[in-house]
Amino acid sequence: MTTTETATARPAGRPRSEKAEKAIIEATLDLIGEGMGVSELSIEAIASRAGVGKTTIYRRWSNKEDLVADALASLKAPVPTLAGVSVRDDLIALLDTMMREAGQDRTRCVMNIAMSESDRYPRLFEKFMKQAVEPRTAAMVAVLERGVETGELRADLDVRLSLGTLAGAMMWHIKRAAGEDDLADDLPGRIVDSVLRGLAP
Amino acid sequence: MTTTETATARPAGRPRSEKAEKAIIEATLDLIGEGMGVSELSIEAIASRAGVGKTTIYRRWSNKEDLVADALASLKAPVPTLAGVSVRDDLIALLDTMMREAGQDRTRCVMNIAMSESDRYPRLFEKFMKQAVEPRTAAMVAVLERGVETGELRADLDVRLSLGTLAGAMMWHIKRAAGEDDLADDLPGRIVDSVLRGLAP
DNA sequence: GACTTATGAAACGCGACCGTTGCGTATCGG
DNA sequence: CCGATACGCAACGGTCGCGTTTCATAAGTC
Repeated sequence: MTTTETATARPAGRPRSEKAEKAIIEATLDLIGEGMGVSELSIEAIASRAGVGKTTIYRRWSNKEDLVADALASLKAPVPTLAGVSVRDDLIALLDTMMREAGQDRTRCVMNIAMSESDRYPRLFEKFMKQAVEPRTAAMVAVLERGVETGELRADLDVRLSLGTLAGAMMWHIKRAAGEDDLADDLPGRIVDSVLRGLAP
Repeated sequence: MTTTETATARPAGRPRSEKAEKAIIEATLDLIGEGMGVSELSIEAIASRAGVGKTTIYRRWSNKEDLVADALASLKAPVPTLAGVSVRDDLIALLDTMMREAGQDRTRCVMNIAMSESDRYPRLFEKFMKQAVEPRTAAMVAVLERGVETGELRADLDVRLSLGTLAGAMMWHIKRAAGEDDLADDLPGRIVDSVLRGLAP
């Protein structure tokens, strides 16, 4: 009330540096991308990497989990893909995206963290699922359901089960090839064709 | 040469306690089973949990990775299963074993570690693969190959690909259900049937 | 300019583990 | 019994990161 208020009631004094904030989150993702687990991430390392004082970090996040959660949230989910005509092609495109994203250090390490530290940091897991997994599964579910309608897939299809089969198969091969990058470009296509046709007759 | 030598040349002095060794490894697996990552495992915690002096640990293992590697190796791979008559039933049995083992804290946490820290501790990853994964994949490969021979599976089957599909699908659902134990008993059967028949026609 | 808040840097005391050492005791062979 | 080795325990100095504080300075409002 003391002064002219803007719509958002500027709190007076020097405003927080947006640049520092970006640098902090960037540094966090950087370190994660180098293979650090959450427990090995130190605020001091992040501050040093970001060229920032620890004060600046503590002023914004009261604990490490909050910071990492925000860092994960800042990972833009680059929209899975735009779907096309055939169910087969769409599925291949989705798996192909998974494969290429798993090739990036940051994404891969974040996946590792989310997968293996879900017990200790449930909020991170939750955020990761909402942020990264759900959009993609939703896209795949949509493709599968459309396939059922158009008759490209069997009418009695169990969508959740099929989704797990496709995504799980892709993930398995990604994990198997860990380190070596011997993931063939045509792997998504082979997976989709194999799953669509089935192993029998 | 100075004394009567047994076949293994006993080194004289008090022999190392086999019991302490077991206790140390057991404590290590215990802590891992509680969700500790490798980097969070402290020798002091292990010693304390095992009721053992740090000296006793350092006398046997020069670093943490060696200890954990030995601990992993001590996880008995309880022989996947004895196979039966039909390919379908054998596959279900294998997936069912995966599912039930994933329900155990120790196994699950060890899996997490092996999966996510494969970069930082390649020797652990290697040991885990040799110890736990390969026997099971070998069993599944055998089943699949037999199915090709008997005609229960298509002649042009890509065995590695199919294995990844089955195992990956199971793993996916195990991961999805993390925390909640809503894994239906009939899930392995539904996965196998779905994969065998395929999603089409 | 006066006031307020943020910033980077440095230092604080604190606790957790590190890997090592010394101690008194226990357990083996000879 | 003796010498040798292992044992559990406690303590060592050292490092790392914690979360906080102090400081001089920068960047905004009035």
